[in-house]
Amino acid sequence: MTKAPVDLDLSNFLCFAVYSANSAIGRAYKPILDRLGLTYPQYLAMVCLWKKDGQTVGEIGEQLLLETSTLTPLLKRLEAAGLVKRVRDTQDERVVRISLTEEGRSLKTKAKVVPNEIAAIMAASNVQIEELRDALVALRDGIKEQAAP
Amino acid sequence: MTKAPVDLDLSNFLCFAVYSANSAIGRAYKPILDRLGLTYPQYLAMVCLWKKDGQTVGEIGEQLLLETSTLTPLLKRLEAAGLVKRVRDTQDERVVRISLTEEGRSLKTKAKVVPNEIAAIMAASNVQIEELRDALVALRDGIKEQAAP
DNA sequence: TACGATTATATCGCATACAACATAATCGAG
DNA sequence: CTCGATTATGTTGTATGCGATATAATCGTA
Repeated sequence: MTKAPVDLDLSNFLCFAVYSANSAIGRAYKPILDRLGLTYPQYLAMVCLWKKDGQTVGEIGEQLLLETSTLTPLLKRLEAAGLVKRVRDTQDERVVRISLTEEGRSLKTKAKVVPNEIAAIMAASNVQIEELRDALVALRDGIKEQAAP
Repeated sequence: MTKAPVDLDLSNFLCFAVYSANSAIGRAYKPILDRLGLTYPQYLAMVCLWKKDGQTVGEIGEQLLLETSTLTPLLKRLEAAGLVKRVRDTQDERVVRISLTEEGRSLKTKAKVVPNEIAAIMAASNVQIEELRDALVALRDGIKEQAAP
């Protein structure tokens, strides 16, 4: 009953559309984030921390949907760059809390322009951004639900 | 005139929606592609070759939007797995042509079910797949155009 | 035809990403 | 209170991804 795809062709694949759009976005961010000395995932982590300082590794991972095996090295690089501090929680020694340094906090000011610059690049495509975003989130969460059980 | 975002919040970011949807799709593909012994980018490369055998490294990279620095090691791993052969073109020694082995060709049969399995997972999200795909392609190509000049 | 420019691929270094495993701290049932 | 289970983070190995650079082959022009 379900119509099988006529052919194995990349241009028909939603997955490839997402994959390649993600790459394109990453490339668009690069020159902008280079000025902040951040990679794209590092920027996402900083956005988390600017929103709420002192979060645990696990809390950040939950929001970014990243494993600790990805996050720990990333956060260590942010620490090496002097933007954050990683401190064991005194109440629960298993937990590591990430707090912004003065330099990390002040970077927020410089980063304020980033969304506007990106928005300008996106705008050129004449795509309804909010609609697209909501569809992607629905897709993502729909997939995640299947993986959960 | 342009409305600045009220707040730096990941849930407002189209980029994060694309980024996380891509991750979710990758995770959905994993158990399916594991049965073929392929990673997701390797699968994309094989799709290219099933479509048209004997393509050059550059041609494959153009379709997948990947640099040779990514593709060469990937193709070497496919060769190590016995799925493809990498042969210098005799006409132009700079060019390397990728041709399917018998094993690589026969894998196409097993791979035929992959799009249907993925489609079933996607379908649960109630998202209009074609619409979403076209919007993403428009976004991607809109971004790429800016980077070109 | 000689030789600088271009082209196609490869290599290296760095930064994700994740699965599998390791470790240390905390929790909880008896 | 004790010890197995759980939790939070870290480590290791493998596979992308890309920029910068290298190398070899081909092209183009004087």
